[in-house]
Amino acid sequence: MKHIAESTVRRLSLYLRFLEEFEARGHTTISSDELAARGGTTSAQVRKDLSFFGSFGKRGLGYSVPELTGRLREILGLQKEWRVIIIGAGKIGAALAQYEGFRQRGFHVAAVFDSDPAKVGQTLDGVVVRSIAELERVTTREHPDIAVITVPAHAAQRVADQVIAAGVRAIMNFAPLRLQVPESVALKTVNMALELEGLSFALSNGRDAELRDSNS
Amino acid sequence: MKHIAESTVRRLSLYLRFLEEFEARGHTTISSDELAARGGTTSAQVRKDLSFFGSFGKRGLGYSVPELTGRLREILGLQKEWRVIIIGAGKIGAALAQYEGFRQRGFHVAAVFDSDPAKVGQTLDGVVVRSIAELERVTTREHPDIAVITVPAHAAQRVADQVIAAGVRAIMNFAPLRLQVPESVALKTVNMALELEGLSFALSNGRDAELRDSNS
DNA sequence: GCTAACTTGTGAATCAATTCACAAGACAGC
DNA sequence: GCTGTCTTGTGAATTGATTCACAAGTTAGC
Repeated sequence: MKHIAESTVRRLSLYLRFLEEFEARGHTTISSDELAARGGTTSAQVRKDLSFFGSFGKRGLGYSVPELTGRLREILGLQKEWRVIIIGAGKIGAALAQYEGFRQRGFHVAAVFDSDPAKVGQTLDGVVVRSIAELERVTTREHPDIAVITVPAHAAQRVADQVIAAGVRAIMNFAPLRLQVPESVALKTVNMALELEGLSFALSNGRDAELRDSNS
Repeated sequence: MKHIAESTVRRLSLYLRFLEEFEARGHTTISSDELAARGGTTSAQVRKDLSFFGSFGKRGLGYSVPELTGRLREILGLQKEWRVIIIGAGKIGAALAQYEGFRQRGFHVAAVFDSDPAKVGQTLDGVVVRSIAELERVTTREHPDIAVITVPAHAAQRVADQVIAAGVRAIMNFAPLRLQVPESVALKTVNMALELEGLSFALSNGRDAELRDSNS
């Protein structure tokens, strides 16, 4: 397969969300034009994005909503339920552990870890917080797919190394630093301060800054 | 000014963070090469990014760390303290209200609002949660710069309309939908589910997916 | 079956971002 | 002051992403 741009993958996720809306409303087919209008893009963009993975539409008619929904779930790997562990039960970790959006989309929070003895044993939305000392044992035994790292920056690299050693191949990092990971590990870093500074720049530089918001 | 790409602004934020590290370590000058190595990019990229805003270096020598730090703060609009309001004191709103990273970077959380009477009156890190009924009055009186929206999706557009009517010109949106805002309002949407689905795609599609993580 | 109205899928063209490559300036050593 | 070594700033070239534009299917109406 050709290399797929990250922007394309983001849009596929959006298309899937829109398709689910259309499906709920009982629509059975949809055109690239309708999908584009809903997502703030162009019909050519929609068709190009999909064309990387095959041709799913019928000329003159559009796309079958249930079929395209299924195809997108396949492409995005959302058919299986991914096991997620969260390391760091601070404010952000706790918020994520209870975030409904994850569950809805097939991401199951299998375990939460923290180094603070006061937090260990507490329950977050049905999941007990375990000691960080158990991280290696639990990870090796239950082979989670994705690790969400919400520990302070100084501890993040050590945690990343541990989960990678235990076989985790995808990391979502909330610590404000550049984690070093092997090429075979997928990494996404979310940095709130960076987003806010983008807004600060836009406010300071007026319409020259004009930021494109492609995440919704 | 020419239009500045969002990716450029993100990198400027990163450069600033790195410069602060170098400054703390007592370095007085730095080359585009060193900055690039720290940020996982190339020296040409660093110089090009800076060149949009002026020429701040000395040939043969590099950049003065304190000077470039100051220039970047100016460019990013971080000289003044921005007033931030958070609407929605749920898990994510509460986590953000207490996030140290914001304060450190000059973003002051001036008020938090929620519609749940049980939450109103509670204190989050020194800020009292107010009733959503007060949103318009407080916003009009204290003219905050940035509104962070962490309410459920069905309420987000209404909240956005309210804060825009009251003069807010930048919104950071955590609700999973595309807010409609006038061109003059800067908007950034953060969608956790979208990030996780990016990881899901990478896991399912192996190294073809190879995602570039430019946020750290 | 024929026509008209749609809509896809995709090469070609355009637009945008990154990287290359080098002239020009700055300093250190002598 | 001259030479050698660095490093910037920036047009030119390249690479990558988006948009255009149209041939090729598909359906509905008659």
